Parts: sequence; C-alpha cells; structure tokens
Amino acid sequence: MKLSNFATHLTTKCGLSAAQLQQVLPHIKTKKIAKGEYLLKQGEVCSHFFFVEQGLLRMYALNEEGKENILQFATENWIVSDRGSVYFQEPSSYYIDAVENTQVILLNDSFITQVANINPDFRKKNEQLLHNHIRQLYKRISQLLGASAKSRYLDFVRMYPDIMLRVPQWMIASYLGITPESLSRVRKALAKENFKPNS
Amino acid sequence: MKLSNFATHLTTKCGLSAAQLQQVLPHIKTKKIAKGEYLLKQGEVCSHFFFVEQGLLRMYALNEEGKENILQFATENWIVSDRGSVYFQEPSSYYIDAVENTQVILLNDSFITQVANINPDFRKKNEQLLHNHIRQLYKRISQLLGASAKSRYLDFVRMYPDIMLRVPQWMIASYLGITPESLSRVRKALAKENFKPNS
DNA sequence: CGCGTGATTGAAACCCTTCAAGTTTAGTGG
DNA sequence: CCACTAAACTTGAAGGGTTTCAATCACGCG
Repeated sequence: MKLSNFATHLTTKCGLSAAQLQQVLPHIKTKKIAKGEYLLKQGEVCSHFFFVEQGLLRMYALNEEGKENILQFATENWIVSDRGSVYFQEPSSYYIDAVENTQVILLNDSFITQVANINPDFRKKNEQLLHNHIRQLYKRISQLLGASAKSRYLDFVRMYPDIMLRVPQWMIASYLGITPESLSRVRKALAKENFKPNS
Repeated sequence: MKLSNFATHLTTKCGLSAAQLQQVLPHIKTKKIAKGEYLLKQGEVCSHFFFVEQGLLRMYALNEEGKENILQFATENWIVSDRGSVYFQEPSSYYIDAVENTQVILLNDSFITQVANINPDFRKKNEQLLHNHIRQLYKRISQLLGASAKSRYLDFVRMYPDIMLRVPQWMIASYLGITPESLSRVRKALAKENFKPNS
C-alpha cells in the first residue's frame, strides 16, 4: 500500500485508531520530486510541512558569499519545513530540495489542527515533536560554538550513520560548517587513528 | 504591583480577561536570585520555564575543555528554559544563571495546560512562541555555519542592542563562539571603519 | 589604596581555508 | 561493455582568521 510510512506513523506514534485513519487519509496529498528538484526556494512562503515517505531531503541557506549551508537533512519518517514561514506566512530564507528521488506527504496547518481535533493525543505528540526539535537545535548550536571539526564529524557519524551513507561528503561538510577539503583531511587523520565508521 | 510584566504579558499578548487573570495569578510562584546564582545546573532535571520579570539570565553549556558556550540570554518578558528537560523529565546538559540580580516567575507544564484550558487563545500563542523560537535557532545555526566573527558580531548588535549594553564583553564573545580577545580585535577594526554601535 | 575582574594588545602557533592539481568514482551514450 | 565525461574526493602548498599565552591597562569596590 502507498503511504505506508505515514499511516504507520499516525497509528503507532500518534495513537490514531483504524477508523480515524480512514477518516484522515483521503485528505492528504502526496508529491514526488526527482533528485535535485525543489520543494521550497528562498523568498517563497512555505505552505506545507513535508513528511518524507521515501527518499532524502535537505534544507539549506545561502550565506553572503553564495555558499550553501545545510541546516537539516530529512530521511524517511522525518518532517522538514520552514515552520516559521508556514506559521507566520512570511517569505522563507531557505531552500528545500531532494538529495534522492523523493516522495513526500504535504501537511498544512489546517490538517494538523483537524487531526488534533479528532485525536487529542495527536496534539500532545505534535508538541513533543516541537520540543524534541528545539532540543536538537540547541545541541547543534552548542556543538558549533564549542567543538572542533573532528569532534563535530564524529558526533554526526554517531548520530546519523544512515545519512552518512546516503549523502555526498561535501554535503556533510556543509552541514558541519567546514570545507569538503577539511572533512577529507579529518577523515584521513581518523583513518590513521584506526577509526572505523562501522563498529 | 508585583508581577506587572507577567500580568501585562498575559492580558495583552495572550488575551486573558481581567477575571481570568485573577483566577490564574494566585497560583504562580516567583523567585529572586542574585547575580551569579543558578536556576539550573547540568545533570538536574529542569522543572520550570523561567519568565524573566526583572533582570537578565543566561543559559550555557560546558564544552569538552570546560569552556562556557552561551546559548541564550533572556531579559525582561523573555522565557528561558531547557524545554527538552522539562518536557521529557530528563537531566539537562545546561546551566542557567543570573547575569544581574533577577526576579523570575516559575511556570511548570501543568500551569501552561491549565491556562490553555481557561483561554483557548493562550494555546495558540504558546505554539506561536515555539515556532518563533525554532526560527530564531535556525537563524543562529545558519549564522554560525556561514558568517565571520565580524558579521556575527554586527548581527548581534543589530538584533540585541539592549543586551549588548548589559552583559560583559566576554559573554558576548562566548555567545558568538569566539574568544574575548578576538571580539576585542573585531571591535577595534570596526572602530577604524568608523562604526558606531549607536546609530 | 590594593585587589579582582574585564578589556586590550602583541607575538607565536594552530586550525581551517583557499587555490590548484591530481585521482577516483559514477553516470551516460556509443 | 567499454569509453568518455562530469562530479566527487584527495592531496599539497600557501595564506588567513582565530586562538593561545602573556603582559599591560582600565575600572569599580571593599
């Protein structure tokens, strides 16, 4: 069945009954985008949250020199969006595009409200998601403030071993805030120390 | 009257009526902490959100070398907390202490829920606060990823001119992720370029 | 006054970047 | 299936921005 990831998510994580699921599913929209295509560009108002059914997305900003800074990756079962832009209906500063061919589910604000009304647990889960997100962002900030390139890379590998295998190295460098050349050298140094990514 | 900032906030920002306000106010607790004292230490579970009635707080983490990395300042009418720790009842990785003598209002999760039940707008405002917070964190991350020390400092001055005047320079450096010496040199260079913080 | 904290300045060192060249890998069309 | 090409990754040398360490200066406060 199509939409299996999202449906599973709603039942197991958000506690929707089978009946509630049938009530909700007809209203959701899906979209397929090919590798390299965009879901959001700088200056546009972001209209949806994007649930990744299958594939891999990234969100990034351009700095003053025109370089990409990757803020976030999103694989299966993750939600990515410029929440601020959705919520306040303001132009976004970010881009969201597909690293792999990707199928997403488009969720707008009213869908969230709708499901929250059907199922009170859903609201709680949604809040929980937000808090978790904030916690993750704080962790990232404290890492960028205090940790070396090597330590940031090791944390990334520990935290997202799956993503590491699916995105090109220069994107990881961009996520870590270093150049691809630096990351290459960090990895070389780690190899000499007998570091194995898979252990 | 005591609590004036918080009461004003609840009525003007969250739309509580005078009657609702009277219903709520008796249940809130305040706390005074002197400059240098702590509201939260690493390893403790954070039990409250802290609304700053008067004064100035900071939240920071210690990196692997024992250096402070300031994640957030909070002045009057701001809320600071380790939301993740409050929400999931897990030990915090952060410290919160007072930069000035400070009076805070202690808000726990049940208080939020309570007020949300009394006034439906409050829930919306609270969500809005979360979304705004996330947006601000993303902005900070993209800055740390892509901008130079000078540009980060200029952004800080533009965004928080009031805080700049109330905290020692080395704390701003810590917030920006550079050393106090570097910030001193950045400021010196800006002075040569005829930069005036007040304009 | 003297002490402690914060800010400044200098010199050397370090980490990371930049630029340029080379190598490997992956994808495409013949 | 090989040949070709573009993209990704590696490597080296030089340079820049930031840190480190140390010394000095400025200020507020008991």
